[in-house]
Amino acid sequence: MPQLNGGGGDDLGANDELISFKDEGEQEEKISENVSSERDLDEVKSSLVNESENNSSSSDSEQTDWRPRPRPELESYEKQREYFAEALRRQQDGGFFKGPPYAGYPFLMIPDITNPYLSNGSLSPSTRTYLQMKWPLLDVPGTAALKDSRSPTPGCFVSCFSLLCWSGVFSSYRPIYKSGLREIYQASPLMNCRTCLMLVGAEVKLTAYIESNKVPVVQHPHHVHPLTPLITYSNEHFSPGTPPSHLSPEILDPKTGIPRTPHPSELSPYYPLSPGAVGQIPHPLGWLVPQHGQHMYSIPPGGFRHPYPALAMNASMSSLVSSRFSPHMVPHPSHGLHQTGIPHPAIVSPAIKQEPNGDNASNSTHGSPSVPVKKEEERKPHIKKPLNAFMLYMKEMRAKVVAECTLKESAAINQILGRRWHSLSREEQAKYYELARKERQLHSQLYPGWSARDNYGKRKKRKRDNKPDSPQESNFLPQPKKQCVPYLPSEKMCDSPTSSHGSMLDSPATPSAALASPAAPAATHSEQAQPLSLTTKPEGRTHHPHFPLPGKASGSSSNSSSSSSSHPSISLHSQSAALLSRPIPFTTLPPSLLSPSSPFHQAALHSHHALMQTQPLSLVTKSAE
DNA sequence: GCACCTTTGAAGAAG
DNA sequence: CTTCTTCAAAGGTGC
Repeated sequence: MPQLNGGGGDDLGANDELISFKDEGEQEEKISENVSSERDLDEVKSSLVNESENNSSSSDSEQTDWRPRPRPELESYEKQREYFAEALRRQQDGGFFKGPPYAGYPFLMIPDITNPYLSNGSLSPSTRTYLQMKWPLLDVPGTAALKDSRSPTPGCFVSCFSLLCWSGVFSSYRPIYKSGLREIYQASPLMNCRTCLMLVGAEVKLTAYIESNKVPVVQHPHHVHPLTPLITYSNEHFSPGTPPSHLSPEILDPKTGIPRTPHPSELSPYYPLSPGAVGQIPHPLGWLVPQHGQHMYSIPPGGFRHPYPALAMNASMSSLVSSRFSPHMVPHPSHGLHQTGIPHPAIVSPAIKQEPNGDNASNSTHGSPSVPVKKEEERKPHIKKPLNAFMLYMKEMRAKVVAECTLKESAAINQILGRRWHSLSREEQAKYYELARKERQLHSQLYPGWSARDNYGKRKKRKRDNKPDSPQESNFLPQPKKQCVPYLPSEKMCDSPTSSHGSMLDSPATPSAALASPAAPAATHSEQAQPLSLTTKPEGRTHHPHFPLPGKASGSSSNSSSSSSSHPSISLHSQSAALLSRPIPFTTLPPSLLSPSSPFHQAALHSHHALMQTQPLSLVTKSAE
């Protein structure tokens, strides 16, 4: 199951980035160790500094420009920017720097210079996005950028330092720049010259400016500090509750390419949050982010996999899976959080659920205390059950089925989905079982004390009023709880759009079809796919091959539990009941049993044939009763 | 507005 | 241990 384990592409840091890291580190070491290089560096520095100083006689005066003046900071910013731009232009050697003079932010203040970087030294995606957006000139290392000439070279440090000089930095800060540059290179060699330059320069400049002016915040003409967009992301000012769109994971507008705020549905498609709670989620995966920098869930060394969105691993979830952690996306204390402090999409506050539009609902905790009962309910958020494999599959495939079919009724769609589910190959099903298993694990980790029983009675009233008529009415005839009648019409309704292109939809998994399925031969697959569940399953038992049994679940013989549950009055053997109740039972049989030589296969085949013949009779409808 | 329908699977209770 | 019940998602339908 490459998608699940694979993680190759989901690494927190791209491999190429790591490679660059190593190379740059070595290069930098070489530079520091090479005396000649050092001498060259000094030469370059001196020449550039001189040039800088000569070139801009305002250097010294500019130094005084740092002092408060009516609007000195703006002018200073402009000058600094011009220096940066000019230096960059020269540095770019043409070609790369084609844009207009840089008009970005004079300062680039990153709260923690190591913060934007992941443990492996690579720049966090969000920071990447952020830098690219806020500082267009920054060549925030992308995968491609690392491979081109813009990547730091042995002379990069020199170039950076030169740039620093060019940028109008005062000589008094050169040591700081130099050391800072080295630090940055060591900490995050992925950054190229300009990135280092900006970071170091901005840091030093800002520090100097603040220190010299004793004015931590400069009022922008529009009452917005020029650094506001940057300060916003400082540790102090960053408000996790209202994450800037560009700090959100790399969800870019496909049209503009500008990072955008992810839609709630993108945040967590499987445990959708109520609208009121969306804003609390700092990251699509944010609720997974542990509080103290420790991953709540075991994140494979190669990367992170989101167990919930992971459902759509094969299709729609790739984007979500590709979303990566960002140091910015730290959990935050919020009233909507689970006791674990981790916002989980599975938590649905009753109030929110009932009043999706009422933002006051979520705020009622500090609102009028007139309803203590509701308050109490709010305190106990409704934790939904983890989705099982089929549910996961349904969520993913529903849209496709709906698109293919003219049907809109969910009941009919679900029938089709159920049929498709059975027609899935073992690998495909195993994938969902694995996801479901992980989801349960995750759920159990998130809510250790939660029990499925907790949700009992949450729903108004279970439809199943257990008809007063006794089972004897149906005599021996199985009385399926779920009527199969709509099943066939639904199929037919959906046949037209799908049969044209041979969709599985209209290819019921007849015994022959199922047996001929390429997935069938994978005799040991289910075992591999469900290691946990199958370890307790005796080989020869007549279970559903794909139905993993919960660790503690007995379930051994009631593999077709759902079937049996659907047929309370059926006293047949569970397997037989399954065969009788399920239109497509064979794909659910273990390969061993599917073997033509298997006695069970014969029996099952026989039963299925009987089912095929008697199915119309067995389709006990409600009306028939 | 709410329950129902419909699917499969998991979990828990009950026998 | 087996059987049964409930819930999870989803959205049209019917009352």
